[in-house]
Order: sequence, then C-alpha cells, then structure tokens
Amino acid sequence: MKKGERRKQELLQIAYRMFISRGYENTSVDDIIEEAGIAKGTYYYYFETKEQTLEEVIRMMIDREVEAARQILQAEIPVPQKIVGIISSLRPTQEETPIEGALMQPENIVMHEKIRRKIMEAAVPLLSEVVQEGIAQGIFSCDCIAERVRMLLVISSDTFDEGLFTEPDITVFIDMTEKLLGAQHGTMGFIRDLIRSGAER
Amino acid sequence: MKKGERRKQELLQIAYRMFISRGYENTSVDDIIEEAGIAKGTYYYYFETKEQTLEEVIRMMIDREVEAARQILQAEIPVPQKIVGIISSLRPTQEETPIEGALMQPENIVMHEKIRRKIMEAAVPLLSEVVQEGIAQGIFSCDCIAERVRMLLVISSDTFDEGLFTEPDITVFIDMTEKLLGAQHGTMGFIRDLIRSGAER
DNA sequence: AGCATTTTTCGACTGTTAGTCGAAAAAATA
DNA sequence: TATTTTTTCGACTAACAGTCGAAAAATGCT
Repeated sequence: MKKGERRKQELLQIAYRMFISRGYENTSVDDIIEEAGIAKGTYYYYFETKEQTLEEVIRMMIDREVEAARQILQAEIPVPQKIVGIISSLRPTQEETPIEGALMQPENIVMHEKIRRKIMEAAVPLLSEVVQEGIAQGIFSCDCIAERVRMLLVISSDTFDEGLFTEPDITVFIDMTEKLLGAQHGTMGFIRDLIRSGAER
Repeated sequence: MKKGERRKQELLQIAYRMFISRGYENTSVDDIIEEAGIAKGTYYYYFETKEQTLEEVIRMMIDREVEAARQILQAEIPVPQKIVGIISSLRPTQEETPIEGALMQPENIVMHEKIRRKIMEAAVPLLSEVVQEGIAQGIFSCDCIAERVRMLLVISSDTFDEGLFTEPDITVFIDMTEKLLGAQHGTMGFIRDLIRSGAER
C-alpha cells in the first residue's frame, strides 16, 4: 500500500504538468503513460477515467492555492490588499505555465472552466471572512456578502483571465469592486498600480 | 448550386436540434448523418470538421437572436426595459431546449462557452447604444460604456446561466446593474418582479 | 524458508470517434 | 449527346478512451 500511493502521486504530477503545458484535450492517456514509462493497465489501476485524473489534478492545484490564500488571510496587511492578494493567489496559470503562458485560454475550455468553478467554491468562504473583517473596520459596508464575493470573483476571472488590461477595463473593475463592497471611492485604487507594475515584467 | 445550399441548411438544422437537445459532445457525426439519412462523405462535403458545424450552428442561433434584440432596440419602451429585454432575448437555451432545459449547463461546457463569447461580441454594441440613449435621457450616468456593458453581460450570464435566483442573488444583481450604469436606486428594481413572475411558470 | 494472498503491472484487445479518399451517380452545361 | 461540374457514397484509417485476464511483484503467515 506504499508503492501505490507514490505511483499515483507521480502520475498526478506528470498529468498536472502535461495538462498545464499542452492542455487537457491535447494530452492523451497514451502520452501520460509513455512519459511515465508504464502500461495502459497500470494507469487505469489508479484512475477510473481520464476525467477523474483531471479532477484530482485540479483538486491538487486548488489545495495548494487555498493554502497560500490562507496565509494571506492571516497576514498583517490592510483588508483591501488581502482581498486582492487572495484573488490573485487563487489565479490559475501565470507562474504555472512556465513559458507558453497563454495555453490556458485559447482551446482548453473544459479544464479552465472546471478550475474556475472549483476556485469559486473555495474562494467564497475565504473572501467572505475578509469582507466581514472589512465591514468590522468600517472600510466596507454591504449585505449579501457571499453573493457579492461571488460576483467579485466572476468579474475578476473575466477581467484577468481574458487579459483585459486596458485603462478603461481596469477603471471599471476598480469602480465595481468598490461599489460592490460599499467601499469609499479610492479604496481599491491601488489595484491599478499593481497591475501596471505587474504588466511591465 | 441550389441543391447544395438546401442540403447544408438541412444539416445545420439537424445539427442544431441535436446539439441543443443532447449536447455537442454527446452528438457524433454518425448520429447526425444517420438522422439526415446521408453518408459520411456527404457530411464532409459540406463541413470541414465537426467543430466548424458547431461554429455555423452558433452563428445561426446568434443571428436569429440578434435580430430579435434589434427589434427591442427600436421599440418604444423605457430604456431600462430595453436593456433587460435585449439581454434576455440573447439568452440561449430556455425556449430552445424543449423539455430537458438543463442540458446546457452540466456537461456541455465547450458549446456553452462558445455561445457565451459570441453573444458577448454581438451584444456589446447593441447594449452600448441603449446605454447611450439612457445617458441622453439622464437615466444613466457613466463613462467606459463598452467595458461596463461587457461587465453587465458577464454578471448576467453568471447569475442567469447558473440559475442563481435566490433573493440575495437578485438583490445584488439589481444593485450592481444600477451602480454599474450610474442609475438611481430603484431604476432596475422591476427586474425582481420579472424574474419572480417568470420563475413561477 | 515455503506457500498463499493481495497488490501492482502488463499489453493485447475492443469499441467509438473524427476525418479521408477515390470512385460512382446525378445534375448542369455545351 | 458528350463533357464537365456538383453531389453522394461507404469502406477505410488513425487516434483515442477504456477493458480484461493473466503474469509478476510484494506482502503476510506458519
């Protein structure tokens, strides 16, 4: 029962790398087993279907990202920075895709969408907590927190996944974030500088 | 050159019906040709790939919906109603899926996402025009119209495609729509009644 | 150790699918 | 009628996910 667990982790790692770099649809089970140097039957001894592998790969990613997000949750930084920090730590791709980077958007919809949904689930409770904190500090003021957080995530993933970094896009995003949470105008303005300095790199 | 065009339309109709009712992924080319009573080669005489068929089916749907949306654009109704009318006329599924209805969300991501993007493209200019009209009438007040319209579409598709019709979801949606466009509180409140009366059915 | 049981591995096999191709049939044109 | 173009056919290929029974390796038991 020891060897098995190691093998499974190894396969998950390989699948993870390949799904990220070439995309889920463009990675065949044969590709994975060739890379791993095992036979078809061995693969299916560990996974019921290819989709289950994807599911587990995503769970792995999310777990890691949620862990990072929890760190930020407990950090000693201003609430607005926490929000942005958590959202961007839960962002997929970016560092994940070594060089290519864009291979996540164009034709890898299924994986992208599954990730998006899982992140949504994981992020709502975390961010809700931070928003509560913000309300307690008088920075935010709103009801229906979970629903607002959800909407914040939706507009974030649209804006950032789609790579909409024009000035008006950012302006609207900031404006909406502030109004969504009932924050004073300017509260989230620092996002602009963050994106600007991040985009240069 | 006449028979060919008819055949193609016929195939598009069949594909359309099958994609909608069973989903794109669950419809094989063999299913389509069996339904149409033709041979494989004939299908591929009209379409390069299955995906191209999907593309054309979607174009067909969107064209039809955009036509309906244009009617609303020119109608003599208040601007807020126009906005809602256009958005819901561009909504996929609903009437499209005769009985099943839900077959669009669960495991038909690729098609759903392609439709979403196409609708986005088509809807932004239409809605921007209406928003302009609203601004001229003093009902709305905002800059970055295209970006705001885009965001409105994003939150609409999330809220409605996902079927989030709880009271808080609707409240937040209405609130955000008003703030997004710089409308007075209450301007979009009628949406609640619309959803309520629509949901009963 | 020797034997039995469980875990892990193998790879040939099946079935489904998208897509190809050359040749025949049908329609249009001359 | 002859020829050229459009349309149709269906057998074929290649890629793929997933199955299965049997062999090998590891583990436990006495």
